[in-house]
Amino acid sequence: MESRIERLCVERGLKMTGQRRVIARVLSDADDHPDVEELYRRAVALDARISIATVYRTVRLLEERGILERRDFGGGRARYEPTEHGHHYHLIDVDSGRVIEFEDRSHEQVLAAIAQRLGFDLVSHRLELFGRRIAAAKPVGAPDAGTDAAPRRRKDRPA
Amino acid sequence: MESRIERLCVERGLKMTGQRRVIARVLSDADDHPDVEELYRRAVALDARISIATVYRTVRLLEERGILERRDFGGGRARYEPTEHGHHYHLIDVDSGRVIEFEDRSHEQVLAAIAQRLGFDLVSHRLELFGRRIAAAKPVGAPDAGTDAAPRRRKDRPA
DNA sequence: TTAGGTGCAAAGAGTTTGCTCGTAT
DNA sequence: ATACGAGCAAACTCTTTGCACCTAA
Repeated sequence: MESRIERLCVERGLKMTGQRRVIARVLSDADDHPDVEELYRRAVALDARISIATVYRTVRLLEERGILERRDFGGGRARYEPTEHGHHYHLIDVDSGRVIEFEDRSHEQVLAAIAQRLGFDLVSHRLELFGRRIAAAKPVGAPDAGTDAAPRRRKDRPA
Repeated sequence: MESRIERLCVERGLKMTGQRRVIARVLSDADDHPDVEELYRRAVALDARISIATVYRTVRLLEERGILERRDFGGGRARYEPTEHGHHYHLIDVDSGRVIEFEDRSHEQVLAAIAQRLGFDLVSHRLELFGRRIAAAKPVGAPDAGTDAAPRRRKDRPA
């Protein structure tokens, strides 16, 4: 059946190849923030006839078409998520790399005001929290959000 | 004369080579957020016997020693600034790459509270504004902050 | 039919590293 | 004297691209 992302692609008149359909499905099913390698791994599991170059080309295309958003949480690899399932921010678990999303409407205006004061129109902004899970307390409203793990490699240094 | 950064190096027992002295001077004199290539360019101008590998090794060392802080403003290149001339945030001019610093004490507690609510202790955070200069108004309190220009290259895409 | 997508391998950009030689302490 | 730093080039990681071939519309 047609995935959500595939539908968006069709709406925007993109040619739907087998590879794109698979990548669209993977993206639609993801509830985390996979990087290209991870997307590639999941896509290949569904259909081996996909190269990583195609994944790179596809995420770039979808980003240009406003279907995907690229994130940079440090560590050198770009990560992707579907556009706009609500404006939200990210809290990155520094121990596991897991990403928790949260909302905070109040920030927007405050930041725009700050920019204004400095003589700028706010075009966009980046707000990320890095935190460590509190041992005792069970988090509320943040059900374990998928397998976002970013297996720290040698080169990795905190952003 | 001994630069501020050099003094910090000596205090921490680092062996002071000619190259390190030059790099320390460049860093002490910088009031912007240079990337490694820019540091290299400035260092070579003072003393040609410096290789870019040494600049990389030195900034990494100084970062580990807490003397420098690495910044990632998107665009793939890490940028550096001396640690703690006060807690501050950055506003990046999307047209020129120029970086304006600003303070905002009020954020800290708000963000810590948000993390707490999600079950996390706030370890660190990242807040960056991307803006476009307002044509009419002259900015207040942000005297043209150095030559921070990041000459956008082909590969660059907004963070 | 044909504009555009794909795979592969090579190229790039930024950064790190092995090795040999040099030097601060 | 010697432990540590420097220069150079090669290696690495992530991402893009040239080219010959393939396929959706």
